[in-house]
Amino acid sequence: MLKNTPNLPEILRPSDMTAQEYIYQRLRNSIMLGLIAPGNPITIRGLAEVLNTSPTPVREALRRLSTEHALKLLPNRRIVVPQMTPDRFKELILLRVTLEEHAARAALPFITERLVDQVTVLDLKLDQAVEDENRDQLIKINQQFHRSIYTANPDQVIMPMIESIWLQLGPFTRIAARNVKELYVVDHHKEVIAALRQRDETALLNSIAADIKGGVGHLHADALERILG
Amino acid sequence: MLKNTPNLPEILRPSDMTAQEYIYQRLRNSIMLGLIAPGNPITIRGLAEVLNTSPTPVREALRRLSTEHALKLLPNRRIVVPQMTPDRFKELILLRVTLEEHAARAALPFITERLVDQVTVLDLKLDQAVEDENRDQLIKINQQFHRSIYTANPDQVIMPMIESIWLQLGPFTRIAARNVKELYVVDHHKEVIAALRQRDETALLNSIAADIKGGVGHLHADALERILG
DNA sequence: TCTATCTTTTTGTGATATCATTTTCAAAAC
DNA sequence: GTTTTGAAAATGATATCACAAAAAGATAGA
Repeated sequence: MLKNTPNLPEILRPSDMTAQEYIYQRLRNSIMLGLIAPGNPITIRGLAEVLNTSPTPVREALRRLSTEHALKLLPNRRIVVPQMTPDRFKELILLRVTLEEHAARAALPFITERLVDQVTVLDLKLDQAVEDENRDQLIKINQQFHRSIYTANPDQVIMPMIESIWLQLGPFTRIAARNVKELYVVDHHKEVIAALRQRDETALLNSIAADIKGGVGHLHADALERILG
Repeated sequence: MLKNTPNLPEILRPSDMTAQEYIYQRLRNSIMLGLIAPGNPITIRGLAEVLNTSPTPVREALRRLSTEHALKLLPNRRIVVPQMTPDRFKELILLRVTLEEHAARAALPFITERLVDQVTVLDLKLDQAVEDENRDQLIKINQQFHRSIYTANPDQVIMPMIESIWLQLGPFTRIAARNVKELYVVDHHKEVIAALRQRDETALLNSIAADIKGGVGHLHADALERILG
């Protein structure tokens, strides 16, 4: 029996997707949803066995995730999901605000009515996920909501960085929110949509910052110490 | 004879550095200095032969660089340094300003007199590099200058992202600046140092933004079209 | 001279083999 | 009962091998 077998939900695999890419996507998805516990080692051979492949593509996928700081290589060459600290958490949230404000500002000129409609539909799905207390779905839809706004800008260099922040926050999100409703005390998405409709930059940036800080971002030092310690 | 053999200056290799890591660092260095021409394909076997290793560690290094968007995997699986476009360039510069302003703001509380002294020394070295018209040295020292400021903040999540931007701008920097002095029309580093000494946040952010925009960042659409087209 | 088709070579991907290091775990020593 | 030690197993790193897809060249036809 394998020890520490991580929880790796299956995902869609297009026929032309390489093994390495598929493994990468699948691991990424698991980390983003906080399904891999920080600290306990991930082994190449263990994953290869679970995924029914050879170690080669697994190694490459792990390296990619390390480069994005979703995984960490310890000095003894062990691979783990990094542990969160209150200071690192604070840095991640502040950087997330900066990056997403920047992305929103750059995307605003490209926002169409059609896009706002799409975003509105996503917000409805999000409400449903909260209603259902479906945390995985909530995380996914919330990311889609943000992503679909920022990618309106066709010249993308920032989105991969935002995704990297999401990845780094992923493992913590699950730990922090004991229930879904705790994650979304206040929903700022309606304000975001309103700002988009009016092409109001200031309101857009404010509501996005509020959304980030109001989600997991609202956790303060004392709460963090409790959760992380 | 190998075609397209890239220019890969040797770098320091600690005895405990893995082959993969060494290859990664060496390629990274070359890309950062603009020594690998955008567009023409890099082959795994070709690099392995030049570096006297097997394809395995080369592949991993290339994957890491792709993840950082320093390299691009084309649909036909060819690997190249991505081509710059005027729009992408503009996005990269704007994002660089945002990220480095953020990093500088976060680092300011940790700035010590000792650090300012170190930065001052780097600035002198930088002047020397301009004097010598040593472009590679200039690029390296300039990065050290910025890096040493931002890493004063011990909780680092932003530095890797800034490095990724530098990497993406690297190939272009070389093409754009036909001579070193063109790269540094105005030197804003003295202003940065003064702002650091006075712990003046506003002045610090302004001088850093000016430094970025005054370097390669000053190139405007028409100049870019000329260079890139 | 140019284009189209077929063959050869090169290339990326993934599996397997090998080696050195690290971890594990049980027996021995305290 | 706790620590030390040492053999066995597991693991990461790299080299090599096998295969299919893509690129490059060569040949034939217009």
